[in-house]
Amino acid sequence: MVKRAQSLDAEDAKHAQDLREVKLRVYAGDVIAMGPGKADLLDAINVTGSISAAGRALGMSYRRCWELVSIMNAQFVEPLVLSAKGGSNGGGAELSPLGTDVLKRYRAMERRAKKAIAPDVERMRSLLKS
Amino acid sequence: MVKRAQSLDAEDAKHAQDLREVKLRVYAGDVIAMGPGKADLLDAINVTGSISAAGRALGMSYRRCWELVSIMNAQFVEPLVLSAKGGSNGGGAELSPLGTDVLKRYRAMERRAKKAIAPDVERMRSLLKS
DNA sequence: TACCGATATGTTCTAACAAACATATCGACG
DNA sequence: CGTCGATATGTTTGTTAGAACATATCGGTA
Repeated sequence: MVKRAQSLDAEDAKHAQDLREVKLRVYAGDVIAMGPGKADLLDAINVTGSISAAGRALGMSYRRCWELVSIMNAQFVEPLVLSAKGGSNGGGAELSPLGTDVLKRYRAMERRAKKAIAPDVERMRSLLKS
Repeated sequence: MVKRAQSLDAEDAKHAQDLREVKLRVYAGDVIAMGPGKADLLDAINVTGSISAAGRALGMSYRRCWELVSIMNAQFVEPLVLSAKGGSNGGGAELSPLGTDVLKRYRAMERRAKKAIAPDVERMRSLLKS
């Protein structure tokens, strides 16, 4: 395990666990560059210091987590996740500077978008049954 | 066919066909109340005056379109799509007042969200390869 | 009243996706 | 130098979303 980090800030942690009424996906062409799933994974890796532990925390298979990390690392100009194998506790993973930057920026985007359409969301939900 | 309508306004039509770099989904609990797919379907029904014609226009099976319409009509306090079977040309479908309202509101939400995070999107895309 | 085109719905097939299982590999540490 | 825990992949299985096919139904109109 490389390092142990806390969640980026309290608001992010709160945001990640409350039920999202709006989801935002940023596309690069026709593939998702960043979405709620990948952001949560980055968050979990940042907190746990391990891809496999992040997978357990999110109830996602290690395989799936690793694939997502691999995709993200390949998409961006630099890897978002730095991983190490071997060592006293087998290895570990942590966010690169770019990784923390992208995660923080995505969370900020979520907040801004949510804020911008809050009245509309309220109104639309009032038009729904039950 | 009940009625023939133009797209709600020019900006909506333009918006629907350009490649979206951001997608927005509004959730009611854990089901999608409104997202890009349903909005485009409402738009196509509004333009074509028919569920099946909308399906052809979107390259989607009639079955799928009908299911989506059925789900939306059940979710909202009133149906978004009014449909008629039989008649001189077999039937047709059109948006209810609530349907046009929901569609317009969703498009407005898309615009507002997009605007609110435009600088972030720009920045994030600059961090992507190719 | 028979026809036509669209709604309305059931059934079956297929491809995409994720889960599950299985290993090989690595390297600090005891 | 063998053990351990996590990374890194391959393979198989299962689930599910959607396509594809099939039909029944409706009601103006010719």
